[in-house]
Amino acid sequence: MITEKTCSEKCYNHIMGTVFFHIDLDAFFAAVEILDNPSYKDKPLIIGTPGKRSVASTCSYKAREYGVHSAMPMTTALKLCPNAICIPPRMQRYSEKSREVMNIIKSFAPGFLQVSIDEAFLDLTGMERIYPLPGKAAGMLKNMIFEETGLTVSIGVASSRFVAKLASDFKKPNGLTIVPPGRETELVDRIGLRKLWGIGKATSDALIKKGLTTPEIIRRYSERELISILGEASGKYLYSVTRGIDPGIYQGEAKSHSISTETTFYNDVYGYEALDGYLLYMSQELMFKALDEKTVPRTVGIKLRYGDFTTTTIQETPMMPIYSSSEVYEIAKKLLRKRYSGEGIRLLGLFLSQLYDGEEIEQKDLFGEDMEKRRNLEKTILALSKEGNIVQKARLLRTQKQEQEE
DNA sequence: TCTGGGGTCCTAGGACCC
DNA sequence: TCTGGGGTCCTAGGACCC
Repeated sequence: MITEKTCSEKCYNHIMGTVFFHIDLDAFFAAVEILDNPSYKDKPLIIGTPGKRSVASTCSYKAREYGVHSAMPMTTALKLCPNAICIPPRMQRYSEKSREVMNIIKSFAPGFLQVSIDEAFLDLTGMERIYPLPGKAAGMLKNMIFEETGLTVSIGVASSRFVAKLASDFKKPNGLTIVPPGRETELVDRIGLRKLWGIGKATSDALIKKGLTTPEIIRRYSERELISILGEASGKYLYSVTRGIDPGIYQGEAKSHSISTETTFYNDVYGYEALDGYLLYMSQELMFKALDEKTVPRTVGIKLRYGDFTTTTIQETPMMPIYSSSEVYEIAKKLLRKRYSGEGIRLLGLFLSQLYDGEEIEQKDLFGEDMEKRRNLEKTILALSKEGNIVQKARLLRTQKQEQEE
């Protein structure tokens, strides 16, 4: 067994190798809601906007007893658990609380890497002087977080980030799982193929069809054989992962390659005019974000999802980088005309990709004063809107009003 | 059960260049 | 013009994760 109780901390006592923690907040959004409203304690909570096309983003452990889980359609969730309390997400509050927790984790050891709003890694390699027993250190960290924020976390301790992440999920909530070096495959085998990070339903189904049903079976194949069956990337990935070898997915620094926004409409939307209105709004929203991140996009794309859920995307990369929301809007409109079939649209999305560092691209490219001026204007609009001034085009206001009236 | 929103990475084909 | 091989960029779709 791999948990704290059966595997004594002695296992990890005289370790010379690497030591990683993965810290995962338990049912984070729901936990924050319970913290802010103690009467929710032990009640089934679903975090998500109620609506016929919406989906649960998290739920409390009580709700999970009814079979509710994240990404479940709200209508299904409420059928399973009719007396659940639905709470629209309050992302600002969650970010606030997340920051508190992350600061505690950060102060615990230097090798800190946040991977999402509710997860982080800590590298404790070479810290045996300060934390001679990794398991005990993890326990201390759990207590600190609970005492200072009222939130519980589950922690996985292992010799690699990947295995630490698997371990933190092994026992939840409020769990602590230690994987001594050399016993990684034990954990992998207990978790099973489907629940390994990176193996979703499609991959799992495909593997099962080929008779590759368990990590143990996959381990019988050589890397070369797996590559010939599954392709370069998947083959290598599965070869490593089933042996408890970190495939190296958290190595690179998180750099933004794209930004996007999308909306699922309450009812399907028809026609260029209505869709253009949304594209205008989205163009501004995204370009503001890009400028805010001091980044310049080269590619603009749209995503259309029809009433029957068929989805298509179309994108364009002009010769020159894009400096204004009006350019984004013009391209988006053009793409819409190229692709839109005229059927009802369930979801409309806009994305910007090939995001370049603003200064970097300025040196590489010659562009007219015109561009420079427009970009500065956009920046000004962004600055003003941040101060709470509403500087928006008349068209946009009309679209928003229509949306409210729905 | 009728499927959110914001991201990442991979694949496969085509264009283009040397 | 009956045509090789490799590299890079772009596009569209799909899988996956939180």
